[in-house]
Amino acid sequence: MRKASRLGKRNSLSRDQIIEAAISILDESGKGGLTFQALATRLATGAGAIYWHVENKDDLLISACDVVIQRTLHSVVERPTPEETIRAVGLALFDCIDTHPWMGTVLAQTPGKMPMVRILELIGQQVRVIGVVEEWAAVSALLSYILGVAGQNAANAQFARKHGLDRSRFLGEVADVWACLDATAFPFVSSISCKLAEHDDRADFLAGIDLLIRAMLPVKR
Amino acid sequence: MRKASRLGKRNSLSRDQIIEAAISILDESGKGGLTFQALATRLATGAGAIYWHVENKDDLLISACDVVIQRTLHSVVERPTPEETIRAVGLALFDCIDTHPWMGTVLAQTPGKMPMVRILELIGQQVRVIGVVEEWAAVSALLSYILGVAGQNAANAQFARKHGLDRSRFLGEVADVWACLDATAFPFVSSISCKLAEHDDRADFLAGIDLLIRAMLPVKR
DNA sequence: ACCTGAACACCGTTCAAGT
DNA sequence: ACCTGAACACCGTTCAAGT
Repeated sequence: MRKASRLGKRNSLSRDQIIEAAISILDESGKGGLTFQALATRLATGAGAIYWHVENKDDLLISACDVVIQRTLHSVVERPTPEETIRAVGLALFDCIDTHPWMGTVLAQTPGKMPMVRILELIGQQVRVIGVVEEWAAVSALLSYILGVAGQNAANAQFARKHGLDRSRFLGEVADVWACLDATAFPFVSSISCKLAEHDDRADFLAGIDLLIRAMLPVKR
Repeated sequence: MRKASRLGKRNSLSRDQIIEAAISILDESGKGGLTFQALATRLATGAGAIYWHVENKDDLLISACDVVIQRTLHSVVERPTPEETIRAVGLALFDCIDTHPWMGTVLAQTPGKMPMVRILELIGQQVRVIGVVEEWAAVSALLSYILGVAGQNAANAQFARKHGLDRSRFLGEVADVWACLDATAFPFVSSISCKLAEHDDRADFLAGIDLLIRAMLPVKR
């Protein structure tokens, strides 16, 4: 009943199709929702078929992550100064992981793999343009910071989803717990618990990036 | 055959015993090695018994993490200046996660829970002593950076273990892959691939901490 | 070359039954 | 109150058999 066109193989499974379907499922139902069974059902095929195009689940996750990272980084336009470009890259990544929380875990757990290499490359190029003396220290600090924030944010989102809360309700619950801590043992945390709900993760993130950029520039003035 | 002493319940299972056994298993065989079955065998009991003392696996992981974090932070002695104390806390955490790689994942994925609160508290207190203007920005940047680096390092260690490599062999393999990248598309990454094997994660980490601390201090001189 | 789908090994969690 | 261990649901991966 099937017609396989000569060069298109239009009806058969392709690696790209699989990855695209995986991204959809991950976006819809998180990392826990991506199952070979669910994927097979969506692709109208058997679970085993996927293994012909993909090595295993790790391979699939990394590839899905890489596709999204490529698109995200590609959308960042170069700014007048390298500092501003770094900010733009950071913000793009922040927003990207905010809308695809599953990427936080994947990115943080696949050291040296392509998605991370792309980020490293872009930041490294900009830092090199600035001409920082301790180049590697600056680049690795920026990368770690970005991945750290992204991971935290993703964890928040995933936890909130798991328990059926939205972001502000979730922060509210954390603030409540923190407010109940012993103020003698935890003076700092209990003092900021009330400010937790109203703070802006995105602004905080940018402030951190600026802190790091400022620190690596030669002392001005 | 068993004697249960009146107040000790010496022979019965306790939550602390379970957590301690879990830490041992995690240290020996990583996150993948911690199974309710393995845990039950080590404790000479049934898998179901553990659920009487522990809510679920997440609860167990967080508690295990918290115990180790508590010990680690407790071992840090206060230094003459808050800057030095922050460095000491950072280093202690770095070394801690280096020897207990499983903690990287747990810490990064349990936002607002006790282990993170303890770290936040300690850093927050020191930053408050310094009297930084943008207090929260500084604290959250430090925390994210520390968790980010720790997570990366843990991921390295876990990946290396999974594939039966030691650290330097693992870095060597990553360097090889990076060196094969197209130098036109990835000029930065391929240029640093040769330096990858010889760099010192711990020193890089400290450099990043110093960068952040320097940035939050008022401009000197 | 590529797909099917049953089978396997494994794992977190539950629960009726015990003490 | 606390433990036992079989049972359940689920999931990644494999593989003999198909086309």
